[in-house]
Amino acid sequence: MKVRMKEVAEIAGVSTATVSYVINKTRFVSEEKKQKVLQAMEQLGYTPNSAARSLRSKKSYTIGLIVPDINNFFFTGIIEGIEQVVQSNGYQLILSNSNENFANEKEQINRFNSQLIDGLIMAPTADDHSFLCGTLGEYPVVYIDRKPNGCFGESVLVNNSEVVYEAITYLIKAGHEKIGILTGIKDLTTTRERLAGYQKAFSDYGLQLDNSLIKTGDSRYKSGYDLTKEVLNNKDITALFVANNLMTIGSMEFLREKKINLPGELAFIGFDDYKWSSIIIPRLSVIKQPTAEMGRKAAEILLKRIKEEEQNNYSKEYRLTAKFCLRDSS
Amino acid sequence: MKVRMKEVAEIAGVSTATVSYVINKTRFVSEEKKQKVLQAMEQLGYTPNSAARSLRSKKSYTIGLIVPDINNFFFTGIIEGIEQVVQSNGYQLILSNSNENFANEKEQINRFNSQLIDGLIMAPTADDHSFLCGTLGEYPVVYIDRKPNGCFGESVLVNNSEVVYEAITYLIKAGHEKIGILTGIKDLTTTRERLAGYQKAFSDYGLQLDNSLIKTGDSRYKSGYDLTKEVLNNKDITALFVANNLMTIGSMEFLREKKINLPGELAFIGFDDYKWSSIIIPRLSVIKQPTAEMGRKAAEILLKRIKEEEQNNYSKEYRLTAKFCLRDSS
DNA sequence: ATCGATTATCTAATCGATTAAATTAGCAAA
DNA sequence: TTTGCTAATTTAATCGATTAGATAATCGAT
Repeated sequence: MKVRMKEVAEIAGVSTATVSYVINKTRFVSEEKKQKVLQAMEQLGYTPNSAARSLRSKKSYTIGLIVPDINNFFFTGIIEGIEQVVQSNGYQLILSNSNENFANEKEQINRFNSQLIDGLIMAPTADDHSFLCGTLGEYPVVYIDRKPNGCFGESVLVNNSEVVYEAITYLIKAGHEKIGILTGIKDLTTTRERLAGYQKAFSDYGLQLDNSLIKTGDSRYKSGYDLTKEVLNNKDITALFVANNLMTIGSMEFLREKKINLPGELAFIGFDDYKWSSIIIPRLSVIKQPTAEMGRKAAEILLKRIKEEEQNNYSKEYRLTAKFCLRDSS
Repeated sequence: MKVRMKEVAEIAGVSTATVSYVINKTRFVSEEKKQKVLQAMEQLGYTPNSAARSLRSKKSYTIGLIVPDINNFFFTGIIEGIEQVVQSNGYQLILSNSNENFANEKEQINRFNSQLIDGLIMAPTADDHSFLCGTLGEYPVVYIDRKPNGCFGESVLVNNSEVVYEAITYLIKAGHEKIGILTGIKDLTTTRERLAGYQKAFSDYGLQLDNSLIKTGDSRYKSGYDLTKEVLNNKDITALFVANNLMTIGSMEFLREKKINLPGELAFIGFDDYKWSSIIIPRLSVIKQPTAEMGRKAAEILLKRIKEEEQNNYSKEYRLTAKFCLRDSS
């Protein structure tokens, strides 16, 4: 790539400034010269050097994204939504996987701090993020799925406690009193909110909470399997709610192994939907989050803040609605 | 971010050149000055401006990735592998979704051509890619999953025809003669190779090919559903092989709806594995591709070429081995 | 003491765009 | 014709790093 703006300018018989104005539409250029410039660009196959451009203009037209698990269909749904919006606005997306690991996440943020991105979307890990409040004045940040602990900021979330309340209420009304719940990582806001929905349902319907029916996992497949075994071995529960997607699969694996009949022996509700959930027998009742929409929303908010340089919408929350999909397992 | 190398140099009492040498380890610097520089960087919280850096050095430490479907677990497995390698080598990953659409793909490549990336990994769409041969001298490219039509290049693939041959052979040996096959998008190399494996098995075992048992789809859920209906309605097949992952799910949906008993009424083998496949009843037999490994391999090859500026390994193919996982549906 | 070779550090040009400020051109009014 | 204004275009400084080549420092050999 050796064709620079200078060459284009020479061919078109104008200065580089004029070329720049044509490309960026930043000043009026006479139709005549504009055409010459466009033609010269075409002829030379010119594409602007983005490093030079962003060095000078302080804009990279790139946004960063940090998710805790690139291979989890909940997050890939979000990524898809983000990508749509980012793409169609002429921005690029830099993707990074924190693996739910705080150190990885911090390292990636440090990389981003080299004025590489114009904005950041992240689903923060469970750790304390108070360090962020100070550090990040450089670019706008939008949190997705979870709020960061110890730090303000705009976030795109779902109505976790309400939708879980609805699902648990359904179970209670169906006559269940001993309802187990398996949650994801302890200190995530999603976990707290979902648990709160569960607890509120119990309290609203005058049922006694039994803490031994509440099991905290680590958002991985295996802990879904293990905790299901644990909660079933020790307790005679009649319903089980799993508040995390991979754990839902792990849990199902155990139930399948033990040939436990759903919903006959156990009413089951899982978290997050995928085409698979409805080809399983019985079709799984789940809570379905609007993943692509979440991604789009987050990207739109971020781009708006980038463009308008609108600052300090501290702690504004956008709550999209997740839905309880009643199928055959409960 | 207003702290530049100049400030660091001043505080450390050296020139910017020395700071640069310390950061990049490009020349020997005395231990004494090196410490002063490191300390000054620490003190000021300096992070280098990557735009300036890549403008001057012509390296962005960024690689591009274009996949046809960001939300497909086969590709997210690949992405995960790529991300691991890229991350641990200090590179960034720019992600883009072509949606199996040639125009999108080209547009993204054009963006990349602004000397933004040091290399590219892509799973090309089915269209003719001969335009690439000329255009891309700028940065190395590695193809993944599929080879581009009409263009040379290094690629990381799996042993498609062999593994399909193995699966079909299994069915034949189990006594099946009327075996349906649903494939993904017609002109993909994966589709061609998988179909070739199917055909070779038929020919090796002296069976007559019946072209009406071969249905070509579009790699989407719905075409799996529709084609399954089609092939079952018109033909009395005893076994079905689906050569694409989303189509596998769609196909299963139809079979489930019609309450077709697997493997009793129909022996079934699908493509690509996910935790779900083994909690379905019956557990699904599938062909499992080493997705993360494919991603890692592609990234390693690409980084090697970037670093060594090793050119022109035209058309080298790396074939990783996919495995036929025999479970209960066949 | 002088010279030459080697090593450590610095000076300043450079990468390719953007953009403030200067300049030129064009036109209307006096 | 001259003057004043506006609109179109150009000149040249600038963004923040890298790096070739210049310079200074050190040391051993003669």
